[in-house]
Amino acid sequence: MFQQMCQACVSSSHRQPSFRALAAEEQHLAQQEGALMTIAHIAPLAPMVSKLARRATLGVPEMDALLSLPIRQVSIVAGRQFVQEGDTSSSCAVILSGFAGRSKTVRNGNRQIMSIDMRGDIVDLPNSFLGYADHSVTSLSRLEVAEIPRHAILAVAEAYPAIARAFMLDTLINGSIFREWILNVGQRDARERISHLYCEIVLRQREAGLGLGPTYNWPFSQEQIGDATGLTAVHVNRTLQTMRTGKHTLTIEDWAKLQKDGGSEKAYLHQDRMLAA
Amino acid sequence: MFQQMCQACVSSSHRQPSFRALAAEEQHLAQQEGALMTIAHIAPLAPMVSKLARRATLGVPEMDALLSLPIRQVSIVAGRQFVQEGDTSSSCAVILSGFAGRSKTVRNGNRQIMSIDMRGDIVDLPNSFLGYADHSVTSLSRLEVAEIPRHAILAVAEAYPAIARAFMLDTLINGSIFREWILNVGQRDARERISHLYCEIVLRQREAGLGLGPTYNWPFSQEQIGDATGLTAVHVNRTLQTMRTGKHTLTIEDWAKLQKDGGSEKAYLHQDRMLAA
DNA sequence: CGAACTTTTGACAAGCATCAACACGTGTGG
DNA sequence: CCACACGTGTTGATGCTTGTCAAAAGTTCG
Repeated sequence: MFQQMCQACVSSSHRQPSFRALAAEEQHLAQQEGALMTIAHIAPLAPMVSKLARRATLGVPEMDALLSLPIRQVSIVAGRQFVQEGDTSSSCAVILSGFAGRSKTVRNGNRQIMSIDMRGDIVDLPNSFLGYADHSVTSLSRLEVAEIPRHAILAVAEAYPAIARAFMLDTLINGSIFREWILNVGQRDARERISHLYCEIVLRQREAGLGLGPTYNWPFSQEQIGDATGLTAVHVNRTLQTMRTGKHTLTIEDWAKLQKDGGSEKAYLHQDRMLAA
Repeated sequence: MFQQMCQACVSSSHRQPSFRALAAEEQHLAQQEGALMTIAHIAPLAPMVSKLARRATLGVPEMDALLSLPIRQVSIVAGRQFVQEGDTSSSCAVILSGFAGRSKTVRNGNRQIMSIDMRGDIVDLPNSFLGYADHSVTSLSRLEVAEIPRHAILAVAEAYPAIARAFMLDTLINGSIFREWILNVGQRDARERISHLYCEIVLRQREAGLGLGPTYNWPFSQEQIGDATGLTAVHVNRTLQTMRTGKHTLTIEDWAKLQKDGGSEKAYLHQDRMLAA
């Protein structure tokens, strides 16, 4: 199974699922998974709520408050920068489907992607609380988001301490992921960086209930992978080729190694943790 | 003044203030600054409180609750890893003086420093809330910390919503700094990385009330700078030399550039922001 | 069918790592 | 008090990893 996944990661673009295929797959998934997914079609924020409920214990009133937040649902084409660095944001985007990335740009025009967010992720939580966007947000694929007015997010956190705690833990876990990315671009070579990125995206999709068995979405271009790993698209291409030929099978070793990193599988994702108060 | 600071940054080790000199300087500072610093000698947590009060509005009861947290004051020699990746921490360290760094180690033994903390910083807030240390913490210089029992930190956050909000904002701002570090190691060259690190440390010392006019502490070895910037100590050395000779005066340009980054000076540090609720 | 994007390939240059050695200052124990 | 180990900064030689520039081939979609 690991082999399969790594295969998928490094396979040539020709075998990548197109966006259309992905949409069909999600449809299929929705029919299979039952309850939660069915609710998701009625209550778009259900994936966000279930994610927050994994962070801290939420009662029925808290879940109701979150599910009944006012939203405006919007579609965004791939490659659109829909939050600009420097904005004083008045709304907070929650991802319903697709992938978004936080990014910053340096003098010479180079871009660094600092995180990748997917279904259920609250992409603008920092911006909403700090009142100032210190980074941009870009759609990495076709994207469906629910926009929540900033004041409503702040109000629900103020009214329900349990929700505030869930936000806090979510923010802390995001911080942990950022630290891991610093390690990734700071100390690992190209092959390791790409493998690591791939493992993270797979594990987080699994946590979010995305993907179908050993099949996961991987709609990222080599340029996007480069932006996320601090490499050029050309070098990503060449690295993926050596990974495909199997000359260096480090990917799979990496996976096993990363699984037991810190005694638990990918401890930095904190997927198995709740507030042990 | 900028020139002076950059001078200090790149100056050879022989002209660096020794730890003893630093201690004397801090003493001197304490005598000059009056009120807050005087309190700090009685109430060790005062710098932490004043930092949190810059994040969110705290009333007198909140400040009292924070100042009367139970602490155990300990000294740590430089280079000691006093929190281990994987620990289930039972206490939370607050820095009273000196510098600490969060770090992780990769397979080949290389280390990445992911943040540098100084007086007033709550270095174990993530560990305390998540109950699991996803990273190690190392003393980068001689260090004085106040250890607070984990349950006490959690209790005070639970009892006072304003304190919880201050913790939340502090965590969000730390997240912003992590993102900037991803950009730093991912997209900038050696000279820019070091300059950026230097500017950040100076600005944060200024915010923390450390440093004396245009003079700031810089007790970091070239190896530590390398660990924080994703470079080797040898390359840091060579880069500092070219900066010293003035062949490339990019440092000062950087400073000016970074000052107006995002319309405000070093926006990612969020030094001028409070919860605009 | 053509425009725009993505992947692929090649030649070449540059930045940075590696390894090894030496200089210098500091602290420490015999 | 000196000898010595140790940490830190410095220098040199060398090579690999990655970036840059340019162009061609394949893919998607209007």
